[in-house]
Amino acid sequence: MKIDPKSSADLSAQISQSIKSAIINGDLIVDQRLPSESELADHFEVSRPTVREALKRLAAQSLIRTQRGATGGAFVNRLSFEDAYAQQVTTSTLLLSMNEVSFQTACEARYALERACAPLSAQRRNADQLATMRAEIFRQGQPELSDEAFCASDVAFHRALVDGAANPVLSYQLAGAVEAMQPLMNMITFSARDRARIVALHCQIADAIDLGDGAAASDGLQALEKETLSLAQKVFETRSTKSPPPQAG
Amino acid sequence: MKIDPKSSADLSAQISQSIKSAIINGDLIVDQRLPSESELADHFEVSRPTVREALKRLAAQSLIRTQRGATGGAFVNRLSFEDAYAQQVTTSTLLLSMNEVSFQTACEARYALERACAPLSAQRRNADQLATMRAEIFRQGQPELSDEAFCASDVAFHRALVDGAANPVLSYQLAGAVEAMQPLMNMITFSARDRARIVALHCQIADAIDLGDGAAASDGLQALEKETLSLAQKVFETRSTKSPPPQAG
DNA sequence: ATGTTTTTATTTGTCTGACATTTAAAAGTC
DNA sequence: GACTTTTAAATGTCAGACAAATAAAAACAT
Repeated sequence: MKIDPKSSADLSAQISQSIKSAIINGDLIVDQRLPSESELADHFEVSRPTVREALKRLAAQSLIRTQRGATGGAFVNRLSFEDAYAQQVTTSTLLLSMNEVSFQTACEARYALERACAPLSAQRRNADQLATMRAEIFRQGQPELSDEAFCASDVAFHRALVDGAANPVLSYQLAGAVEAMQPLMNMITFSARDRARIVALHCQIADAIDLGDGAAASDGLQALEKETLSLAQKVFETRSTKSPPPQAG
Repeated sequence: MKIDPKSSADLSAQISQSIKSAIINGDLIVDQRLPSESELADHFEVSRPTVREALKRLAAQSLIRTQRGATGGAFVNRLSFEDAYAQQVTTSTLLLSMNEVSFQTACEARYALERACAPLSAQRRNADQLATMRAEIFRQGQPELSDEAFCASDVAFHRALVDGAANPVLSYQLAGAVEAMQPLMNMITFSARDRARIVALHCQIADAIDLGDGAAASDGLQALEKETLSLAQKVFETRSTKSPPPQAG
């Protein structure tokens, strides 16, 4: 584990990269303790604050955890699905909000991926998952529900659909696609009629899952994508002719 | 932007979280300059090193970039697809290597997601994409190719397939699923006959894309998944009866 | 001998103050 | 006006110190 003294990059960046590589290629294994900050400082021939900056970079990526005290130190962290999931949602959300991705592009990606889950989800459906889907559908039928809460329930419904595939890798990969759309959806105003159509499609999908019919669930998702797109188009047309660019909140 | 003095968490973690939230909910916009380190230190009532640790945490997530000099400082960074892509590959790779995910689970997720791209990719196919796919197929036919290079070419082939969907969000979401499998694939030894079967399926898929037949491409992927799984199963059976647990490298 | 308390050593967390380096703008010079 | 020099502001780095947490070791009491 060494750093290049001629490199122009920050020392802390070089050090964190060096340790990161060691973790990735297995030189440092899960729960292994790194040398203390002072030892690292000696090893890399830098000061302790510089080492600390490097370690904080790694901590920000959940690659290490630190513990104070006599037997404390920095330990290689087992990256959990939970941590990765949260990172994925944040990254995807920022990616969409910072890069002028069209609603259509994001929507297409999301539904393409969800349809990929449908057959597995239908095949492995379980009572919990179906109960969640039904509960969210019921919630979505309540007329007093705010648009924002309606969107949140929509996300919960789709998450249940995805998690039903009982494949944690799949759930993780889809986390971003499903949740990052929420801010975009929040820009839409759902009329009672809009909601009714969406709820009907949700029912159709839940029924298909219930019957173990993946193809039918996939068809339902396709219809839902079309519905969502047309709703969004209506909103953006109105916005572009009547008012300044959309502002979230 | 404030922090809780009663919290037990690290000050630098609190500060980075506070700034991160400000970025996510739009209080800080892309390319906006943050206050200088000294000003932030005054604002949060901490020392400059603590502020710096917080900023390094953000830099590690590509949320800010820093610039030295008179008009320098920390700026909110536009998260690029490229950056997000790299993050996604690293995270997915570590997730698989640290969590005893079965080959089958990872494989299932990967091919399910790839099949989701097939129809779009077939519909929007272009000369570049097809040329890449054909070139990788040719490379895979060279007998002197090492197993590792064969796997790398395999990844390149699949990336071309995914990128053919011409949806950057989709490409980003699939980056992890496709590339994180490579270390797992590298544990497999491909006989000449194995390679021939895989190349044949790659041809079948490329032809289907060429013809704009998404369903056929999807079928090809399904066959390839089955082939890959049976290969892997063969390897793991041999390993478990004849030798100690697999060790990469 | 055993259980409890105290001490001690180690490690991370934080602060202060300083200097080096980079960079763009301002001031000076021809 | 064009070029050079100076200056100021910002990040990057360092050194040394103290605070706080924590577990092990030592001391003590029973």
